[in-house]
Amino acid sequence: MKKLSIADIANHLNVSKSTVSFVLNGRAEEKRISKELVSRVEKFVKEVGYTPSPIARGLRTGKSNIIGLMVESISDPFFANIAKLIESRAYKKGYRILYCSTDNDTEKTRALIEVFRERNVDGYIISPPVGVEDEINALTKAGMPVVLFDRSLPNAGADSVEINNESSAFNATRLLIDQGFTNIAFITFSSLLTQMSGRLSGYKSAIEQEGLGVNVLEIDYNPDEDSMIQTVSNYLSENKHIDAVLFGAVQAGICGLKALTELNLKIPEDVAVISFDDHDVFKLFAPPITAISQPIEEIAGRIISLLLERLNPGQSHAVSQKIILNTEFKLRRSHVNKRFLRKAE
Amino acid sequence: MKKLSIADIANHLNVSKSTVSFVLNGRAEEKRISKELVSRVEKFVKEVGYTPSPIARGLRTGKSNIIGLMVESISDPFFANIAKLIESRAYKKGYRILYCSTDNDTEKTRALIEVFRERNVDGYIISPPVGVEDEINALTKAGMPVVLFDRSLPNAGADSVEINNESSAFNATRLLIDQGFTNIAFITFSSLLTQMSGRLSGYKSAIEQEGLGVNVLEIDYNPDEDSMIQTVSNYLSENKHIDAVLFGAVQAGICGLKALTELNLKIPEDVAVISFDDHDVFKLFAPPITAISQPIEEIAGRIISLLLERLNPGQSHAVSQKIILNTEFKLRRSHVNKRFLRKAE
DNA sequence: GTGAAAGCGCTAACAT
DNA sequence: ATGTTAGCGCTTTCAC
Repeated sequence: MKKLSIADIANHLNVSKSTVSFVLNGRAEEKRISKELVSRVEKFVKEVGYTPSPIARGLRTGKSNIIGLMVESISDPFFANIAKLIESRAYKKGYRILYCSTDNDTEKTRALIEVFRERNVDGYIISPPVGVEDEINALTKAGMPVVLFDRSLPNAGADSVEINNESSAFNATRLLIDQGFTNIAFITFSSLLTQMSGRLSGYKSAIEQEGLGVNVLEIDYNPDEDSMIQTVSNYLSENKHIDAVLFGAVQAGICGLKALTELNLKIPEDVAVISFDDHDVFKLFAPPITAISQPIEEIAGRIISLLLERLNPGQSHAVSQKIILNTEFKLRRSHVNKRFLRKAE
Repeated sequence: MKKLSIADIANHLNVSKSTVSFVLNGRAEEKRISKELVSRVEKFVKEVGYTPSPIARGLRTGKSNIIGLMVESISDPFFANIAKLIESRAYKKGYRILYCSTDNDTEKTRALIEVFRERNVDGYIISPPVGVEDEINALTKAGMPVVLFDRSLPNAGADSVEINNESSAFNATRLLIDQGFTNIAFITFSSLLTQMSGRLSGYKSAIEQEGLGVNVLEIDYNPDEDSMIQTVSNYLSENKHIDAVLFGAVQAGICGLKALTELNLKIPEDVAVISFDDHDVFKLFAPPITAISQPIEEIAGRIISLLLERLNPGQSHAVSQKIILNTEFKLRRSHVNKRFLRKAE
């Protein structure tokens, strides 16, 4: 059973390919094709279940109905959830997703953008690594819709969706300060990305405003989790004065909890804890961990809205939009000073 | 800066398109094109950074270098991890991933297979919902490489990679029986899929072999997690004789832990727990939860190997291969009977 | 109102 | 050994 082509349809109906094409693309009226012919074509097409080849169409039009989604790592629960939401919204609009993980590797990302470009993807959703602003700018300059998220590239002129990293970290640090902690550490992955530097500087300004000491541990990301746990564990052992920790990312927080468990340190009695991002682990840990929760649904919603806006050549703004969303504290038990513990129950 | 086409290359070099094409496709020798010409072409191609359009090539050859990956839900950590591993292996072989979540929806999956077919994906990796065996068989009959995983379709003639669900559940149940528990429940998502029925029957045979009572709760999957937690919570409240639970899936296990926490039931003193799949939550819970861990890396590795085998038309076996992998117990504290608790420390 | 034909960029059978 | 050419299936300009 060979797949039908538009020529088969045209032959069968004794009309030309172009007529069929016009009908299929909703240009029948514009071309003043008779109602009668239109319905005859539509009926037959439905009857034999013909659908135009997106590949041939893509070759001709340069459009693909595919959106390229590049995340740091699809196995990260944050990105996996975003991906799921984006996919289902995009699917409803007739777009498919071609996706890949960048591993925050600049070269890999460049190659990936090229791959997507060759495939004529219609739009890009990217959580970019550092150093790809030139490629991004080339894309937007060529009129391609691009939405950045989770972090931004200072010199890239693309739409972006981020959270208020700096004030979130500032407020979280304040929360710990207000609980009376004075030796507060910030533990995170080393990274030049804007979301990380924002979190770091939010932490720092809260600390410095209070005249306290800055304690920062930057972990190099390592696929071998045990080695990262060891790093945190060592740091904590060597800095016994630390009485509270703000973790800058969910993976850092999880490593931290594993390190604290290993060291037999009690939360919050020995060390108070707040972590960026929310996760089942934080909800179920004993005690439950106070978290800075990102509005995942809204992030995904904004991303896809921005992209669709650019995809539909209506009133597309030349200027790029930067959207900053607010986080939400999930206040639980892990940040409460033991002096207040009784009261808090 | 217009993108170059093969014609531009040919003109520049004063040769024909086919010559360039042959060189590019490694058929120079076969076509006895002079070494000199070959290197002249290669040099120029590299110089101007020309890469053939995969779309045009796809239209002509019917190949796309794209693998379609359909998982139940990309936001599920199990599938997200598998996806990550598959993607990186596929990427190295020059394949891109087009992916989507089926939500276990039969109709959606059928439509998705059609979408993939239209796009000429070269191979399919699917964790199938029930009821798509006809579509799968049509694919394999047409010579398309298809690898099923996580569950299989009894009447589908495709390669598959699964774990030994039945014996894993059997052994886990035995483990609880050997600890002296006598009212063991099996809590899982309702599903007609083979992996779930396998787990259920493994549980049942262990229970019945011992003459104990069968206690099964099948939760209807619901995106609203709270309602699922409530279901588990109600069940546990109404069946206070239950002293141990085997959870049939990671999400069920997490819901279960939340319900147990809510009910203030101690693990393992009030209720012992074992869950399918491993997860950070299980490692970090107090006490750590005994889990039946799937060999994620090996699963992904086998999937991609099977697919590549079929993709490279070497000695492709007509007969389909069913691979069954073993799980591994992560023995922790949650399944230990309190009578043995002292000893176990 | 409808159709013929060019062409998107590539591959491969067929000539030479 | 290398070139010519006919498509792959579709869209779209232009002619009737």
